Amino acid sequence: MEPLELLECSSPLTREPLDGEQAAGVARVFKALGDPVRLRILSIVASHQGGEACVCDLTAAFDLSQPTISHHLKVLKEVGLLTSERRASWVYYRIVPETLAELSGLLSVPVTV
Amino acid sequence: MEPLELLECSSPLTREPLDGEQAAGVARVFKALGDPVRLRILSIVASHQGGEACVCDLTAAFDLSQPTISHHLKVLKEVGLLTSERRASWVYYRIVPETLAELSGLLSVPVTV
DNA sequence: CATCGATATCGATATATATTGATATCGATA
DNA sequence: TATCGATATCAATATATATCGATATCGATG
Repeated sequence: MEPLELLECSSPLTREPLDGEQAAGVARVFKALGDPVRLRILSIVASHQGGEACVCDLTAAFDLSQPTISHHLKVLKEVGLLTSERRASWVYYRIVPETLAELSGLLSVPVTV
Repeated sequence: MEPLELLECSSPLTREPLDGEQAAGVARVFKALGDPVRLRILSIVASHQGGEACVCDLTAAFDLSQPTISHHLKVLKEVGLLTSERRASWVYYRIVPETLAELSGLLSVPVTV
């Protein structure tokens, strides 16, 4: 299943009903955001210096096992919220601002109809 | 558990790490958005004439049982994404634009740091 | 090439959730 | 008040998911 691309031409949620396919694509991303650990991972990565954080930074920030953090990173990457790059022994994660921006736009409320 | 209020003073996700409590509050709302049926319900309600729709409008729009729609409406209401009002035999649902706006703001990406 | 540290994958489990049929509630009305 | 239509709640079930220990992979380094 592709990362995203489903939001490309999405209009704000309030303009017209989403069809089933659009809704399924968007829901995947929101579902990924619907976990407190993943939200914290995103905010840690985004606010980390250089806009990136390695897995070791993240495992250190939680009282959770390394496989659990790895699982959440995979979920966030699969829906297009994070990208990763390996450098030497470490893997660095970055947010994908376009995905956040698309979701933000989808939720933005028109000045009232 | 209260509807929301947890997002009141949230800064964009990218500014500083969310603490556990903030993340839990926000995650509840995103989790509610993480289902295609609920996203479609929201978009139908929001784009319906007058900005509201009754349950009968919604059950008619899905190939799902009435209890299932009622369940999803309850979830959306519990996290502060919908409000309801009973008029005669019908219950009308409306979106809570403030909640959408708060989420939108949380996901909005600064012009790059 | 053997080893070590960092990260990902696997298998198992406990919990959460989406869905439904049956039933309760609630307002309107005869 | 008996009944009817609209909606909510309940109980049960099937599926999904968060978590972890064990293990595999992968790059660096001796």
